[in-house]
Amino acid sequence: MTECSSNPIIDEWLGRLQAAGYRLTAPRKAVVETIATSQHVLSPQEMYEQARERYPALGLVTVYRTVEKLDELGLIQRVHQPSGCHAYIPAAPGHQHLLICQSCGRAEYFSGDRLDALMEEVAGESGFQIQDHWLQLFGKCRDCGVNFS
Amino acid sequence: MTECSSNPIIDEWLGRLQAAGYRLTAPRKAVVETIATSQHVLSPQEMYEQARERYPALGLVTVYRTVEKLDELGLIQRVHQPSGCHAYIPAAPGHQHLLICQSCGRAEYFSGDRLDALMEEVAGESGFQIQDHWLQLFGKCRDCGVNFS
DNA sequence: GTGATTGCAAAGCGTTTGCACCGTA
DNA sequence: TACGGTGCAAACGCTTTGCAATCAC
Repeated sequence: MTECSSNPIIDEWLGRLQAAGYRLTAPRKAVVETIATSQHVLSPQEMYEQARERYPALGLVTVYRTVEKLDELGLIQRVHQPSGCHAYIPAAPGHQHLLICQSCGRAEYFSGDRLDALMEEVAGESGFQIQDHWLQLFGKCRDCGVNFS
Repeated sequence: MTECSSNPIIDEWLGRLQAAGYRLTAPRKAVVETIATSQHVLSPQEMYEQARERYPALGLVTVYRTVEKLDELGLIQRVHQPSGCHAYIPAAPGHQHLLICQSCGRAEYFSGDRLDALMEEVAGESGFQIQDHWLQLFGKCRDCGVNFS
């Protein structure tokens, strides 16, 4: 954990935490380093296991408390899947939608601006004022989707 | 609870339970009658409170066990919302998408077949094999969305 | 030095399980 | 009558909270 991370995303997140008045501690850095660059959805338990490789004395409670702060700062977002809703990924800039591999948890964003017309149509038909929307696709990624499944 | 329900949806659900080898009991009927015709998402706790008006001796455990069976038979589906994922509604026939009021929990389905082109496009760009998708819109329904909010 | 942060242990909450009694088929 | 279903109480897993010791600033 003394290694110079020199990853711009991690540095950005640490800076955001500091700017919000939070202190930069070794356990907190271990958690941030684990999530900030993850391509896969991570549950608190998974963050805990992975971050402990960087900081073995880490407590699970610290993971929860760090997740809370990162969520509050909009740096991560919870991912809802058929299998459960306990995982997080780095938040997308702007309004994007999710593509998630149900085998390995790989998550990718894609632009969903093609939905505006549909949403207006549904709003008109239903009388709802639409405030938010979720579009998520589930499947198998290139690595998991190959033959003999 | 002795009252003749004579609601075709309720009768259909009770028949499906019976056909699957489950017995029709008064507590189970109270839960089915509560969910089968609900226009609003219901958590197990809410089902419990509402179903107790029909069968006051009902136990919360029976709600969970009935939900499990209805889910297994595809009669209900879990609803995922920003505020949590503990609620259920009657399942949609075919592939439909959801529109949910964040004030009162009213849920409506709409057809999402307009998504096929988008999904193919995203599959091609990402290399994912898409197996399932969720599209959900959140907002305020006609009754909740009115003025002075 | 001071106050935020930590890890532990305990509490909290929604859900599931064990069990003896009950009621459907 | 037989056996699935019931409610209670206890167990469970995940998450949060209370607390004294620690550490960033």
